[in-house]
Amino acid sequence: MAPNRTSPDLSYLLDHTSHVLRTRMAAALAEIGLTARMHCVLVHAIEEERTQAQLAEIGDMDKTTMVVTVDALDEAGLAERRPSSTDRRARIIAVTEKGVEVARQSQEIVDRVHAEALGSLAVEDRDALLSALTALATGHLAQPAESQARRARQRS
Amino acid sequence: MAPNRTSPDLSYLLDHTSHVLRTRMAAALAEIGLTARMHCVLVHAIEEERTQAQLAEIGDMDKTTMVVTVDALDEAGLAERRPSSTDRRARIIAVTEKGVEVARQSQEIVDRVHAEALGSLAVEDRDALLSALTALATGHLAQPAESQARRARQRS
DNA sequence: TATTGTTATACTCTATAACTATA
DNA sequence: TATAGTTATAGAGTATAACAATA
Repeated sequence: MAPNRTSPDLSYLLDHTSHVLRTRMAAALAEIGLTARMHCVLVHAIEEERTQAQLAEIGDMDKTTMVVTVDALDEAGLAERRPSSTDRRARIIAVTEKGVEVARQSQEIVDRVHAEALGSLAVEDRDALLSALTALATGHLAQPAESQARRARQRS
Repeated sequence: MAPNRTSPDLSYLLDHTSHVLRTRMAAALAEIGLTARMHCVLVHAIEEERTQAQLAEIGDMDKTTMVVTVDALDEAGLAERRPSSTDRRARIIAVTEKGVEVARQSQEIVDRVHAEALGSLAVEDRDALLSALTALATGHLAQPAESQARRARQRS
């Protein structure tokens, strides 16, 4: 939505900046053949042994979205599915050596894109932005509220 | 994407806060039967005589998306298509009396949702957030860069 | 009975293409 | 030749439903 003038248009500012940053990030990660989701799964799968369900929870993805993300990582030779030793239903996502190297590169890319954006701000604006956004994300805007969409889904 | 710890995760903060705010806004506007797009079109159509194409430009919508938005406003009795007096191809979007009243309400809702979010912040955080976001939105994050998506679309 | 992961499918949103009528 | 608006359609992205294996 375009800015309106009756109040500082927080919606426009957040939508626009997040959209542009996401587009930038997607383009930057695409240069090494990754999507943001693949990067996210790689990073968290490296941290410790995690199942698809756990990684889906962390990345706020549907389990079916997770399947295609892991498929992509597998086809690219960056990760593999291994049976869990404790639950024969579950698959541990094991990152390959190549996957670890690619994750290192992708994390550099992510950090660079963030740094470029934040670097365009005055130092004091930078800290203020991050602290204010963190306050919102952990406070008043932590949860999508009782969304119409979610209710509609539950109804059907 | 979930937060990662190697840098302040600007992507996560912007994506999360904008998504939650958009969901809140959609739910709040839905109570009077509007979408964010309908609100946007109403407000800018009231300001002055504008054609569908001009309103699409302002709201950053495709002209085909504009058609369904105007259809919805028309069916709700909030706006009408009128032939332009200067260009017989173009349609002026004329807001009805009821549309003006609904736009007043929807603007109140928009302002309230924004005020609730900003009101949860310390006063100094509030101003800093808006000024930093404005700086990003008009500066480094003004444009989606040369996006892969756009190029892909042009290719096909 | 519930859960993990998979497949197939449906749905939503939006863009593309093709068209009419004007310019 | 280009543009405004419309229609129909296709595409991306994601969620839902149903299933098999296991808990």
